[in-house]
Amino acid sequence: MSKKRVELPVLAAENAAAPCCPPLTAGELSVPDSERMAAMFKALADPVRLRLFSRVASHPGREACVCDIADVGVSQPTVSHHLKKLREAGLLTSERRGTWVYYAVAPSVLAAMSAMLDLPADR
Amino acid sequence: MSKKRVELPVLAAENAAAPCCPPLTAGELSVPDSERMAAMFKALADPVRLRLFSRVASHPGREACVCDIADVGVSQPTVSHHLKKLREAGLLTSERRGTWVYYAVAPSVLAAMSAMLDLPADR
DNA sequence: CGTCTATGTTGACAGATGTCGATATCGAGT
DNA sequence: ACTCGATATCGACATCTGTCAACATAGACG
Repeated sequence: MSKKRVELPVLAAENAAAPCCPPLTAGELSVPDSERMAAMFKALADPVRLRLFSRVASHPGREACVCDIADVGVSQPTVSHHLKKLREAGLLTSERRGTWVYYAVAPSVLAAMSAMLDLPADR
Repeated sequence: MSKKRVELPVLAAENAAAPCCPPLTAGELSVPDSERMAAMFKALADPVRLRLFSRVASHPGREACVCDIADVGVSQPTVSHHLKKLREAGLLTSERRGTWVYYAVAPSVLAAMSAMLDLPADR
């Protein structure tokens, strides 16, 4: 029996990949599912992006001004580029407030990731 | 803007990337942690590898013969290449038994990934 | 030994990705 | 309107990555 998963009201990033994540160990992934999940993993598959994401995720309210997290050892255009990737992947959202831009962890991301792991019974 | 970096009791680090994963939302990742985690995500950041991994993970005993999972739509060398990547990333182990080679999910991987998510209280 | 089957390795190539400098945009004050 | 600080976009570049065909290796079995 195939997957009859109820699609959560996952964020709809512009064109990207957040709606996903059947348990990794539950059965063979379909091609579309594997592509969506791979897109999410790809967004996290860079040390700089991972540090940017963790900085946002560990800020109060799970949101942070770019100015507070941009010091990661690469140039400002590169930071902007990585944040854009995270946003396009549906992991972060961005909002402008006056002079500054705030990035926040997209609400359903953590739930989606934990659903993906859904550890089976034998352990 | 100094950052207190409380190094959590990280799992014993080998050479590969599997032993890792402080909670993503608990605080800023250190550079080494971010590199280890990025290596793990990178291994999963490909649809073909994700399908190979899920096929192994969903087999009985979380192990499978290459011959049982190789039908993913790419050539045999490409399958071998992807399995090598997953092994080098510490996600799978391989063992030869006579004619066939069996890949299995590395024991600590699922625990490490769930530790990484460790959802905080405020949801 | 020779051959068959299963899997890994090599070499080559197109395309994707991370990075930067230069430049553009967008608000806030002056 | 002008300037300034904060982010985003653009263009260019070197490197990394996924893919395949061809070849190599390793057991099994005669």
